[in-house]
Amino acid sequence: MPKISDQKRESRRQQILEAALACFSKDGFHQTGMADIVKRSGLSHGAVYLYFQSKDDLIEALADDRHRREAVLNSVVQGARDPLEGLRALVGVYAQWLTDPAGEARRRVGIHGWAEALRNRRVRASVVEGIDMPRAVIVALIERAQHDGLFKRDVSADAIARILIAMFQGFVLQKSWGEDFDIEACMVAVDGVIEGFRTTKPDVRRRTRT
Amino acid sequence: MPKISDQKRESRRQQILEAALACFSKDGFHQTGMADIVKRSGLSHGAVYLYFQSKDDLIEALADDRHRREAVLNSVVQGARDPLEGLRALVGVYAQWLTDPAGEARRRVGIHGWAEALRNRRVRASVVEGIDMPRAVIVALIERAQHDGLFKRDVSADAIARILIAMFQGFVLQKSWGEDFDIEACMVAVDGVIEGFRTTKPDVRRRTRT
Amino acid sequence: MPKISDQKRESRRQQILEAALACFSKDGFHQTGMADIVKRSGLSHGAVYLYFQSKDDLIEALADDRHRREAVLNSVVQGARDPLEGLRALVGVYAQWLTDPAGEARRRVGIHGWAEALRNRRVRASVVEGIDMPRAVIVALIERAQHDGLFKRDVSADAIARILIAMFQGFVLQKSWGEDFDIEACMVAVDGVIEGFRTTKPDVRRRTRT
Amino acid sequence: MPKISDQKRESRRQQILEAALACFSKDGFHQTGMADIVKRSGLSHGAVYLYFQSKDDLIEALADDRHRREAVLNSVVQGARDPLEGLRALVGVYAQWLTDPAGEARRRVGIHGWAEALRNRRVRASVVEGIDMPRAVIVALIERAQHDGLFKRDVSADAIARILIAMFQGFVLQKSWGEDFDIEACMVAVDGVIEGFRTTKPDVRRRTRT
DNA sequence: GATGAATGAGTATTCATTCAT
DNA sequence: GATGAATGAATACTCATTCAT
Repeated sequence: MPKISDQKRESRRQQILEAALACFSKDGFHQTGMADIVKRSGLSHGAVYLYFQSKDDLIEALADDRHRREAVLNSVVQGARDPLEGLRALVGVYAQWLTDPAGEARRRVGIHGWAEALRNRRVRASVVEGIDMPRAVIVALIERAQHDGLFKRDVSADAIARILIAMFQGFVLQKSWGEDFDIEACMVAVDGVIEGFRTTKPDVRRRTRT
Repeated sequence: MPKISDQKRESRRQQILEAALACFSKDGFHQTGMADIVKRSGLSHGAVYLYFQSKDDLIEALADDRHRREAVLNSVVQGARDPLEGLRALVGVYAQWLTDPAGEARRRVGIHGWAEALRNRRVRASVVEGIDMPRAVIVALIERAQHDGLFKRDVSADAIARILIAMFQGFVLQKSWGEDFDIEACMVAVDGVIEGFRTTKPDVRRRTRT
Repeated sequence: MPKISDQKRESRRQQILEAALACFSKDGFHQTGMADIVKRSGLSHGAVYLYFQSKDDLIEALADDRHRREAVLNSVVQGARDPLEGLRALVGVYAQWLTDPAGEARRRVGIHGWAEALRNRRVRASVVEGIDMPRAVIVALIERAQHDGLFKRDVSADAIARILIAMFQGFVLQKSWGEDFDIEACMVAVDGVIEGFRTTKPDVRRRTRT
Repeated sequence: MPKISDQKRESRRQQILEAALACFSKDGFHQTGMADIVKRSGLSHGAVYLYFQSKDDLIEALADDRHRREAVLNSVVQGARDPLEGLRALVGVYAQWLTDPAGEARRRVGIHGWAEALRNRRVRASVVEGIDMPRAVIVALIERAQHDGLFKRDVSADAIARILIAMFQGFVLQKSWGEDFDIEACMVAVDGVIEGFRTTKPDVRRRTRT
């Protein structure tokens, strides 16, 4: 029976998504024609529409894809022993995601998605969720850190979370445009920021715990 | 033929730019038709093309407009007595720009511009300059602060500048999508970040304060 | 390979024709997709093409089907004792066909077929034959009636036949569109029409016979 | 000012409608491409869409056009002295319309419209109105004739009206398909039909009643 | 200067048909 | 025999831009 196997089907789907990703990354959603995607995918017009209902569906599928991948990144905190370690792990993972050359197309499409989110409800929902997820994780970490006396209590955990996220968003932008964006240096600065939110007397606290 | 006065001419230009801003803010560059802009401007197709060569020209003009307005914001540092005061003034000005309800359209168009900058050289140049300008200002301030012993020296001034800019970029995004983005709290956190980069030696600080 | 039995084969064919009839009745030939027919038939695309070479083939098969069914209607005259009785039987049979709720789809498809006959030779041939057949029957009846002095001789038998057929065609149209088409009353009027073509003076007829 | 004159505008509109009529007459609504109409009209795609919102709009405009023309036909009854004269005038006018070689395209499109009326509400409304109008006219004439003792009273005026209309609908069909449709003869038969509905001799009637 | 009618290449999407399995 | 995934030409419609008036 010519009913294609689920594996084959999924593979075709990915083939199309990859083609779309490449095209969208290059030209943006609205300057990319379906013909571009079709050509790049190596399939036919009809085949693409067999897997995705419309161009918008394709855009939304990529948004969801991104969302799903980011969810994985956030899970890195699970293995952390203490809040600070978790925070650093999270920052590290995102830093790596930011640096990965293979992720460039995804980052660029992400930016187009940020713009698209202003118009497209579905995309916005996906993007906002993609922020709320790490935000919740960070807030939990910081609140625990504040409770443990590791972090200053005069700044809201939510604001810190938003700031950290904002920084990475800005990094994505600057890196995607710029030729000379020094991530290493910026990550040092990010560590500095986190450090800045810590309580200043380490010795006192350590003692407290012991 | 009655050659139009320069004043009238400039007024017409603004009229079109405002119409374009409103349309682009609502639908993005590529989902906005020239017909929308023409209708909103109250002029005719021909008239619009009398002032702008093409739709792209219009997009680029808005990018330049944005760039010009931001240049003004940066100049606030000029009046500052010391680096820290300058930095705070700058942050304050950008915070205000971020909060101004009248600027919402401009912020939204700005985001579309960030995406467009990935494709369009001219737009990218304008956007990058719009970052390099405040970056240079911030770097100058911080280097002076570091030299004066007010700021830690273990983080590069450029990285700090980029971080501050990135934060504001992220804020623009989060605010433009979000319904419950608490700017006040975030600005407190930003102050915290700046504070974190200052030198911690009590004696030094005490002296400065006194 | 298990060659399907002729019975099964014919049953499948009918299954497809019924699905096509339902779809065409609802949406017309050109607004109905093969996918609609496939779905409604419960078979697969391939299976449908195993029984019919193309969509046009399907349309033509339905036209022929209609033609065959109408041929049966016309045979009702065979059992008639005299021309007038035959004519009334024919009118009665067509009236019943017109009224039958189960035949609505067929009547609607018939109308689409009338339009299609303007373009499609095969369909036109089938439709025209579907007219010529009852026409020949009616002409025969009327000529006999005229010869027997039962019908006026000043109107050509062929014209009367065409008129009667035309009336039923119009009825199909009006009934298929209309909400308040009173067939009973119209059939009374049809009887009146036939009555109007009969010779009125009994003595005249007697003379003819003698 | 390049705002086109109403006359020019109407002329363009007609130009397109004529092209559409010719194309639809040849191939039917759904087998005619906009490209065909565009080419035949001698205008551009954009121009056609400047005058008609969509292909459906074009179809509906033609339906309305037909409706309007038929309304004119019906008005011949106005000048009639007595009901019978009116009826004959009406039949004559429709017979002429049926015969006119220049009207062939319109008749063919009319048939396509009858099929389309099964699906398209707007078209159906136009078609039904196109029937109800002459029907009302005929009913009025016949009721007056019946009241004046010129027509038999045993058949409903509405049924007679429907029969007459049905006959012409059938004629349009038969003529549009057929090569040897003798209209002259049929019109004689139509006269016969009308004659059949007349009271034969005033005295006879009285007797019948008694 | 100003208008808006006209252009026509470009767009996303559909669908009758085929054929590898 | 039967399946349904795949094809790709065809479709209706749009829109940035021009230019006769």
